[in-house]
Amino acid sequence: MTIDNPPTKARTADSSRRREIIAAATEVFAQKGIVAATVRDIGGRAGILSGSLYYHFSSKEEIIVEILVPVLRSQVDAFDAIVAETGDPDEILERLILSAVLQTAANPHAARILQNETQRIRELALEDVTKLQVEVMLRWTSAVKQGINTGRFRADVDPRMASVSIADVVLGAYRFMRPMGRSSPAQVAAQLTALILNGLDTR
Amino acid sequence: MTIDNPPTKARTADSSRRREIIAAATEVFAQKGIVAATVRDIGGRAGILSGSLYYHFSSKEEIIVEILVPVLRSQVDAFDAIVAETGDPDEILERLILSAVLQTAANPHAARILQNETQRIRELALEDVTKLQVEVMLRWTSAVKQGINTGRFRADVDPRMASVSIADVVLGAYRFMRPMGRSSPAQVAAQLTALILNGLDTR
Amino acid sequence: MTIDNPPTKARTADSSRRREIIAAATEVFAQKGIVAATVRDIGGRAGILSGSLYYHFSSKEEIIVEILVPVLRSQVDAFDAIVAETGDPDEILERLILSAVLQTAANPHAARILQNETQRIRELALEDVTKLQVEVMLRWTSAVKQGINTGRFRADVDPRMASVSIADVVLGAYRFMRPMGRSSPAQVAAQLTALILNGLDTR
Amino acid sequence: MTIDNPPTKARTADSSRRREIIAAATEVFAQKGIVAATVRDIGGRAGILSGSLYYHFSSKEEIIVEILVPVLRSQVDAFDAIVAETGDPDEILERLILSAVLQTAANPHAARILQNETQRIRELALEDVTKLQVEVMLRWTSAVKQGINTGRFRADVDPRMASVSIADVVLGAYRFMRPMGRSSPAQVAAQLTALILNGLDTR
DNA sequence: TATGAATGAGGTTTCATTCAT
DNA sequence: CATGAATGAAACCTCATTCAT
Repeated sequence: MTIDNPPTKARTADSSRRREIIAAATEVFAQKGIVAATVRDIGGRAGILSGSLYYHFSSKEEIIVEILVPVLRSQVDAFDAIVAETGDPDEILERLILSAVLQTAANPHAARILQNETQRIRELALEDVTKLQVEVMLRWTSAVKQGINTGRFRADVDPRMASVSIADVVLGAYRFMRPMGRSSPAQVAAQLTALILNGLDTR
Repeated sequence: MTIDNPPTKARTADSSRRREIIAAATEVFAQKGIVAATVRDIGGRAGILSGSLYYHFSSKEEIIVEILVPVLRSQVDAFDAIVAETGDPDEILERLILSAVLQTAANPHAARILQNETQRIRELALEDVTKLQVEVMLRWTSAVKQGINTGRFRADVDPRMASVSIADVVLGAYRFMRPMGRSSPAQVAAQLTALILNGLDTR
Repeated sequence: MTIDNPPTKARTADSSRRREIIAAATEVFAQKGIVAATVRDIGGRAGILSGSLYYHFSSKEEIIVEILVPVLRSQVDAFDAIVAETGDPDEILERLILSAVLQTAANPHAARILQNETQRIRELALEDVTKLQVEVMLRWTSAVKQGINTGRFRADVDPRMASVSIADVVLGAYRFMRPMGRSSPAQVAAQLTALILNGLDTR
Repeated sequence: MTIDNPPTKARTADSSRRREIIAAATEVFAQKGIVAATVRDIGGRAGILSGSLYYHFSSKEEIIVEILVPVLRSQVDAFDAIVAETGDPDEILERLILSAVLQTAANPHAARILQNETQRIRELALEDVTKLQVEVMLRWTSAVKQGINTGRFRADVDPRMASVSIADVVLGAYRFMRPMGRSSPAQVAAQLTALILNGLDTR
């Protein structure tokens, strides 16, 4: 039961402390999941008491949104740029995959959150995030459909199934890269591309 | 107040009430995630008060284990049977995929739990479950490796990456089947198999 | 951040435990005010841990509403009955005052809450309560206006001012009755009535 | 980092900044109540950050005291002056009421605080304030008693009840004056006086 | 003088679990 | 077997207060 005060002043939306906290929270959410991760955990990793987080953010949810929205937004932008300047469906898909894998490499914790917490994100009604996830998915689907339409991709596969599967696999790529895995992002992207375009079988 | 109490918790390991609760809990865990799902939610869906669950189970964790272990165990068994009676790597993979998809179809909620909650399962140290997940993974990996060794699958892909990706994609298949999706399990399995073995490109 | 569960089951809206808690909370709210009174205070007085309150009520607010609504509702009903069966304005006012004072005597803590916490009630947007407070006030006002219209009450006083003042004074009557004060409810009511109708001056 | 710091808190007891803060706090306390009003609210209204308040005041309580003590002190003084120079009980009461109403008009927010927060003031053990409230009450009571003793006021009314009721009604007068209400302070005072001395009934 | 950041205590609420009936 | 009630730990969040700059 609270008497409504004006929302915690939205601090200079981008102070360095804010960024440090975001970084700490990203790790914690990736490791524990966004439900199980507590604000104490986050504070602990950020070297701050949990209550102090609320000087910088107005809620745990806001932290989550702040983590995921930029990642997704930049992915959408990168995808759009690629599609705009590329013609060949194979090449588009190859470049989308590379772009996504590079982002995953740049922020593996965020990738892990996105892979594991989609359900919770929907439940929590983090609409900004959900909307951007849809945008990303739309771009995968449209790339697949374009390939099918031009005859470059097989017509006998459900485009939704193909694109969802591709998105899944790419989002899980963080598991194969250094330091956790053994390959560089470019190598991982190349392998995934080969797998997706050509399959496991030798010709 | 009698002196001679019958031994408490005479619950047979497999009463029908127990099975009803398992079924209810499976749905709830799939929808809310195992952290966010409360024992009240489970009791509610099972038509029982939450406290009464503890007559049948000793903890929320036990319910989770009881849901997942049989599913994973039967998958391992099915995989082993397939590998034992099949020679050709393509055929092995095809049959593994079909088997997994059929199980997913039989218990889509469990599939959803396995897809979304792996992280939590590890945190909760549900070792029986984790061990079986590893067993499943081992079988995917060994199928892939065998294909590579026999020259049937491409040697230039990291077997771990390929098998993890395959497992991911197959586990997500519940999303494409009726009632949520449009295809039958066999159709979904066929499509996934084609995708995995031959890729998106037309030849 | 909470994932939405169905609201705490509205327990048998009137269990005896519920009534005990209501009684405890009424005292606590009266003594400390509804903001300063904590659910721990309430639990303490009810001989229960604060968390256990939430088995019976879904929030602190619900407790407040449950305390005040019946009191106000019964006052409104009593007022309506009096107005329905009485003609003379003096007698109406006399009987309204008596009725209100008797209720105040029956539940002095609730009266104290109503006297001191009107502001908070409005802030907390306890609309059921606010609405009933308005209803009560309307009845005081209409009694005063009726007296003025019939020429029995002085026409030179602002009816709003008069009725608000009367309501204030009557609501504060709990302070003059036993055990805190020295008089019986009927005596207090009689004195207040005399004061209100005839004033302090001797004739 | 100099060695010779000037003595901390050189704040003059009555800087203009201090007065501005007092004014802001008065409004906030009146609107939200002294428990629900936060130092952030006060800082916000004063155009300052909450932490900065502590340069001017040592605590939230000190602000409250600073608001109420002058108001009460000046009321006591005004009452004493009136009593000293007036003989007739009717006239004394009339002038006390007028004086109180004028003060209420001059600082309606403070009046509102005094009306609504007496309880909290007692809990917070703001003794300076409580003591002055008693002083004010004593003067109402003594005026009433004097009227009774001289036969000017009715002997059949409990003087405590009468004086408490009068004080209540007068303290609530801020609600009837402009801008919230429609009348001037003098008009309100006259009406209240008439009501208190002569009652509602026509003669 | 004021700011920005932090503290730490304490508030409401949730929830797995227990247990007498 | 099930209920109803309670426990107690822990969750998110608020806020008066402090203090280096």
